[in-house]
Amino acid sequence: MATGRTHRPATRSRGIPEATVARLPLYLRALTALSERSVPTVSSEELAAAAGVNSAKLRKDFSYLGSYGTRGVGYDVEYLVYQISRELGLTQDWPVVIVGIGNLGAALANYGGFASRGFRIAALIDADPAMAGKPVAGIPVQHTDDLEKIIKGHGVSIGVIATPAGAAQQVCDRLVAAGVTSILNFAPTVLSVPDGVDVRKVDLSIELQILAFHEQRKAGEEALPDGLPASAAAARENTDKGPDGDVPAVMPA
Amino acid sequence: MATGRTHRPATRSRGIPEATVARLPLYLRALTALSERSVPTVSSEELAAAAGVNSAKLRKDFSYLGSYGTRGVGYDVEYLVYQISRELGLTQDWPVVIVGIGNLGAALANYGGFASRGFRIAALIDADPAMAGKPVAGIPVQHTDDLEKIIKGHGVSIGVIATPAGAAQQVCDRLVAAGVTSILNFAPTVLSVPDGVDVRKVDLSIELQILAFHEQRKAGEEALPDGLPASAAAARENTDKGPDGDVPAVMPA
DNA sequence: ATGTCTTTGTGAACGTGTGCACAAAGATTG
DNA sequence: CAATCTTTGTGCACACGTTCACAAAGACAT
Repeated sequence: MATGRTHRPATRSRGIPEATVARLPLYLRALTALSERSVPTVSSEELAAAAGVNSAKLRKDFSYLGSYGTRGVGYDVEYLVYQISRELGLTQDWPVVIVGIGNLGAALANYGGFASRGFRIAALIDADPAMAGKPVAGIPVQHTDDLEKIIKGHGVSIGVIATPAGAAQQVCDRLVAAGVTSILNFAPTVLSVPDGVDVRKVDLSIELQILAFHEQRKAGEEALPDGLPASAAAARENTDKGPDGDVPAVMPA
Repeated sequence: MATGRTHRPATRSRGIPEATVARLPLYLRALTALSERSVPTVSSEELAAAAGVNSAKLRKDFSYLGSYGTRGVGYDVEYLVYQISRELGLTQDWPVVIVGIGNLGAALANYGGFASRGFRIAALIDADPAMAGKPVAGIPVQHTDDLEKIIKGHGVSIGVIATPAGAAQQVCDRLVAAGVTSILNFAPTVLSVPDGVDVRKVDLSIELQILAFHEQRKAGEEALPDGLPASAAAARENTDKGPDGDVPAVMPA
C-alpha cells in the first residue's frame, strides 16, 4: 500500500469491512446478469455460486448493508442491484482521467467495462506532444501541460495512471495537487500520497509472479524431494485412515 | 514456528502465508532497484519504506524464508534478490500464452514487465481468423484451433485470458484440458476450474468501483460533519416497502 | 575484552476475515 | 389456524494477518 493509506477511523460511520466492499462489485456483476435474464429473486446459495463465494459469507456481507432479503424466498434481484449500486456510489457519474496513453492506457480507454458502471472518461492525457489531438477510443488526447486545467474543469476526483514507472510519482503529485483523491495505479512503482488520498494498484507482473510461486510448488510436490512429505496438507486428514494409502498426488489446499 | 534454523531450507517453503507471498514481488522490485544502484546492504526500515509496508511486517515476511539478515547491519541486497527470486520460482523460465489479442491482450503482449521477470510469451492466440499470422509485439498471432497443440508443444503451464467474458470459460476449459494449471483472468467473469488449478483475476472495473465507494464516503463525510451518512437513513426507511413497491428507477444498465 | 550501538527475529497481543450451525422469519400447504 | 418447509441473519469459534515491543545477535570502537 502507499504510504498515505487512509486508515478508517472506524468510529461512527457504520463500518463496512474492506473485504466486503471488495466483493460488492462481484455480487453486482452476478446480479446484473440475473437482472438481464429477468430473474426476479435469487437465494444466497444461488447468488454465491454465481459470484464464486461461500453463501454464508455472502449473507454476512449483505447483512452489513441491511436486511434486504426475505426468509424463505431470497433476495429481490432488482432491489439488490440498486442497493449495492447506491452503496458503491455508482448511481452517480464519476468522471475519470487516464494519464499515459501507451498500449495499456489505450486499452483502458477502449475498455467497455468502465462506461457501463457509471465511470465516464473525461479526458486522456499524455506527455508526448505527438499524441496531442490524436483520438483514442473517440477521445482526443490532451497534453500533460493542461492536466490541472482538465482536472479542475471537469471536477475529476478519480485518476488512472498508466505511465511508465519513472513518471508515475510526478504525475501522481500533480493529480493530487489538482484535486484528485482516488488513484488507480498501473505503473510498477510505489506511490506516496498524502492522507485522505486512496491508492489502489494493479501490477500485472506481480500477479504472474504469485502464480509462478504456486506453480513451482505444484511441480515440486510431484518431484517430492527429501524432507517431510510435501503433500502433508492432504495427508493430514488421511494419515490415520490407512497405512501408505493411495493419497492423490495432486491435492493442494 | 520455532524453526530458527539458519540451515539451507530448500524444503522450508511449505507454510509461507499467502499474504507474504503476495508481497514478495514487491520486495523484489524494491531490491532490484537498489541492486541497480549498487547498494550493498539495506535495513528492514529502509526497504520497508521503499516497498511501502511496515518494517515489522517485512521482517516477519523474511523470517518465513529463513534468517537472511545480519543484526546490526541489515540484509545483503544481492543475496536477498536471489533468495526471493528462487522462492518465487523466477530462476526458471516460464512460458506463457495469452489468449484473446484485443486491445488488452495486445497491451499485455507489449508489456515489458513480463519478460524482465522470467516470463516468456510462448504464443499469442486469438479466435479471429483475420488475426492469424499478424504479428503483435513481434509475435505472430495463432488461431484458437491450435490451442492444444501450442500448449503441449511449448510445455506451457501458465495461461492469460484476455478474451471477452462470454468466451472466457470455454477458453479456460480448453487451457486446463491441455495442461495449464495456472490462469490469470482479465475477463470480467467467474471461472470454474478443477482442483489443483490456480486462478487469479484482475478486474479493472472492480478496482474503480472500490475507489468510488471510498470516494463517495469522503464526499459524504464532508457534507455531513456528524452523524450517519445520509444514504443510511434512506435505506432503512425503504426496507419495508410492499413487494410491488416502486423500486427506484435509477438503474445502471 | 568489554561496552555500546544498531538492527534483526520473534513471542504475544490484537484486529480482521471466514465458515459453521442454528434460531427466527416468513412463505406455503393442508 | 397449525404444521411444515425454506432461507435469511447472526452468534460463535477459529484461522489468518498485523503490529508492538524487546531480547539477542552481531558490528564496531576503545
